[in-house]
Amino acid sequence: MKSSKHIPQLTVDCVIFGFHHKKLKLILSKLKLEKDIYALPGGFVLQEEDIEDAAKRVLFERTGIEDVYLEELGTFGRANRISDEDFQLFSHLAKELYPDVEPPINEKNQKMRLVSIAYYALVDFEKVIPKKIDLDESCDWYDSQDLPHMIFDHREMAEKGLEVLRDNLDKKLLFNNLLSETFTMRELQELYETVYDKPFPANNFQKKILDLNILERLDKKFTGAKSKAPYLYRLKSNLSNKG
Amino acid sequence: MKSSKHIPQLTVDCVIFGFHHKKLKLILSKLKLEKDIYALPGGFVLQEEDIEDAAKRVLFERTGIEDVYLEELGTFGRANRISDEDFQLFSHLAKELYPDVEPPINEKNQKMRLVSIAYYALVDFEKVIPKKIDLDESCDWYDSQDLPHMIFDHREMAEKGLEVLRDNLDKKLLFNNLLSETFTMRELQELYETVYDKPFPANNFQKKILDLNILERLDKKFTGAKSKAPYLYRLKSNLSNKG
DNA sequence: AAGTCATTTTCTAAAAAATAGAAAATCAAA
DNA sequence: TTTGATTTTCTATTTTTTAGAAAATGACTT
Repeated sequence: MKSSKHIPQLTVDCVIFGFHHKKLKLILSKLKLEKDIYALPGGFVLQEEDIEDAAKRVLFERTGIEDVYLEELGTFGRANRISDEDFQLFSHLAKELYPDVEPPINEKNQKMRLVSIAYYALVDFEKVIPKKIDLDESCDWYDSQDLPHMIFDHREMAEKGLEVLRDNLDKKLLFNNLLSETFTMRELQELYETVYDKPFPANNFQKKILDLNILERLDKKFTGAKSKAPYLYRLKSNLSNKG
Repeated sequence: MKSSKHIPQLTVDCVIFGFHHKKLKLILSKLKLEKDIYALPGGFVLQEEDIEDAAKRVLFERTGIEDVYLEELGTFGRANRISDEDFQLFSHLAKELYPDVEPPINEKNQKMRLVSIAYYALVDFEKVIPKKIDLDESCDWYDSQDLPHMIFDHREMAEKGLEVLRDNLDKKLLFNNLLSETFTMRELQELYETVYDKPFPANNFQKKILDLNILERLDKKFTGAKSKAPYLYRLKSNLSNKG
């Protein structure tokens, strides 16, 4: 008998953002299929598990880290969000690899509707090496501005993630989640320039951030560059803002 | 055999806002129970129905109007969001009134987990007379600042609705959805003062709104008051912003 | 050891936006 | 015509944002 410990028609998917080399990246799996098709990390929600905990579980499986900034993006549940073609490809793969998991098929052997709750997560790129699972040929970081062909409505989710990140990065002061523990003003400025896709003049950007009074200034960072060494900063310890 | 045309563990609930007498109100049903317990309008999602369409269906059943501003609030799916007590009360009522609908009970006759997608809607108070359904003893408008005891996590939904409305009313310019077709500057100002719970000086408020250039000025509204009659305004016709 | 150069950081000036204050306009009743 | 409450416009002030200028600095060159 097949196990049915998960909610049959409900899944979670995660848009996991990292910042590296002035690019906003997100984690995608390349699926074990003939065609090149990519997917966001996701999975079913267990019957006794909070939905956010399901997202945290997926996040931990794929990144190895916990205590991550995580926020819901919304529901992706269009009745026809899964095309017949995508369904065939994916369910074939799933049946092979997870014969014990209840497949999303109804009594008449038709494809069953799936509703997915999408989340976005912000992680320190340096701390994460994406891990593949059985379904994946590979799992890696991809430039959010140059996404490959994605299964189901995963591209819409990624775009919604970008939209919400732009809404919240400054308003909710989330930048520390995308940077390493300590960072220079320039690194922070480059994160803003990437997310908002516009230049921020260094003098006024610095003033704006310092006036917030949420950073502590640490030692200088000497790199050997023949120019003035910048200070390192860290978010004041009482202000961390995990999901 | 019981019908199972809906997704077994998925529902929608609607926070329907209206503005009347300087109060922000929302529609609640008083359930046919011994105790006074109230609920947001909601229902199951049909298997072939988009989730937002399910919310629109509920909205139409309860208000008789269509083409309403509607936006998702988020998922309410905590594993224990439905207390045993609330479940007993509600399922007893549902079984009596809807014997043909598949109840949220699993093979072992235990309560089944339900995940609800919450929406908020903005309607013209004057156009809506809340309609009760079989489960309801009554259905009416209630002051959002003075809510009665609500079932499940419906109070959290209502509060989330208020929070998101405050985020969006000005940013997305949603006010026309809560006012009648034409309105005075004072009425608009009072809506803002209610939602943001602070005074807006009339001179600067008027300037701010008129500078947006989204209203057309109509005739004056003569009420018989012995003071200067205010102009009526209407959102420019190309700018309506339903759902 | 002084000069150079790129960059960081601070300081000052200008422009724009938000807020406050004052006055004019107006409607119906006295 | 006057009065009083309210609406509407106009002007002044304050605050915030943006732009410009200059000072500080670290490694290298001369």
